[in-house]
Amino acid sequence: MIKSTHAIVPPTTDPRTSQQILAAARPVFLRPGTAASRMHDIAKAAGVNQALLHYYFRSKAQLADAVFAQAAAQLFPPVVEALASDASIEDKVRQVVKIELDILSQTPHLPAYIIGEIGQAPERAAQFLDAAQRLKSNGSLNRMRAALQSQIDACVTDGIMRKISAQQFLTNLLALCIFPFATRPMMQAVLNLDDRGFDRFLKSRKKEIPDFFLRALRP
Amino acid sequence: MIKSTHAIVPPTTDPRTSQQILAAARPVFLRPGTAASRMHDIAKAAGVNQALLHYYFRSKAQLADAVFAQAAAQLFPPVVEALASDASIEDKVRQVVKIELDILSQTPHLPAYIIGEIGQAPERAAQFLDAAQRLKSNGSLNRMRAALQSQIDACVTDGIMRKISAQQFLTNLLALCIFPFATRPMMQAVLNLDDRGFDRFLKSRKKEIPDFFLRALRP
DNA sequence: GTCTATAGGGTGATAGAC
DNA sequence: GTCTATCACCCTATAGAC
Repeated sequence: MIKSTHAIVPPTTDPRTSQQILAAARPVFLRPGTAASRMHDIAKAAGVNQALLHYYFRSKAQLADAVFAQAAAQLFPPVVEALASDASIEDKVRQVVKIELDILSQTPHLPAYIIGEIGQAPERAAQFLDAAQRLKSNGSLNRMRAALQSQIDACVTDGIMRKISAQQFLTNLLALCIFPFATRPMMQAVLNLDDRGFDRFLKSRKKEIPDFFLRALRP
Repeated sequence: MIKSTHAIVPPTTDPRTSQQILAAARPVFLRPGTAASRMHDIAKAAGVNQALLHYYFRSKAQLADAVFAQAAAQLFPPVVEALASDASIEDKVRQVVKIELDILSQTPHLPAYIIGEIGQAPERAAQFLDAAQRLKSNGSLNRMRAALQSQIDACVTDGIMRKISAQQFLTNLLALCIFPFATRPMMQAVLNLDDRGFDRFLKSRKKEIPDFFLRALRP
């Protein structure tokens, strides 16, 4: 029996073909979003027939789910892992920024895609949890957050940090990393930067975000 | 001759009907996005016939453009105006946060919609500029940014602020305000908050964001 | 200006040969 | 397992009566 990333449907499947389809579907779905994407284009990109898509993934919706799950799994688990380590707050911040900006540089359309899809179908947010929880078998997201809060509180007691909830901490950190990618065309227009200029701008944030964020944490 | 918010197409039109259609189209387009929305649903919501939609707006694409332009005009111009005033940096930050969070509380789906639409059609980013530029007849976005940079530089010289570019300043400020709304279902899952809990969380950011942001600006 | 009715085109999905 | 051919539906858009 073949175990694959998506729901097991057909009697016999070639896992390589399954991956080939999934890999081809990703960039097609990611640019215009699921609703505006066509099965025809995915089949063409995968170099197979449209009927084969339905043989491996029963419907467009299920194929879209598989793509989304894969995208979601890419964005967060590394961050959760970094935050769950026993490094100092400062090191964690620097690590998360580096990890997130590296991922996003390679797949810049990911945030807009995820936000767009979730906006249409909020149920999908649950898939994020699945992805985040799965990585570290026993390290739940809630436990990570609780540990982070304890670490923050200890720093507050030591007088080296202002009081802040782990929730605000996480939201602010992710916002600073992800927002410019999610809103690139918009911010590029607002800031009046061309493509190269915005690339430089994004690169400069590797230093800017930790500087900014860590300053905000001072007491 | 009747001047309306959208391109003038038909020989004779009733501006009230036009507005009625536009108002009905807004919530329909905003939830599932343009591609997944159906003209049928808009006609039903507007209480008119589907053919009338094409009489007033030639195509679905043009109706979608009108909705998007209206949404874009709502999000940014007030912020630009606040930033272009002669208030202190601190006051500007507090004003922008208040304005933005008030707008977003009333129309929480706006960011995800705009990000999703722009992700599909980056050309639309230009409509943002139109919306932002139009508000203050002669106050261009570039001029506002230049003035803000001067104001920041003066504070740096006075030793009351760290050095930061106006571009990083604007990006960070907007990110902190908009990101939690854009990613609500996702962040709600990550932070393990129910609807009421997340509403409280968002409300708490009215104080949290200025505190956080202004601390980060200290030298 | 607003309606009913329908054309025209495309999309997801299936049947069945190989 | 993978293909070709095709169905059945839905959606946008238009024609034409009133």
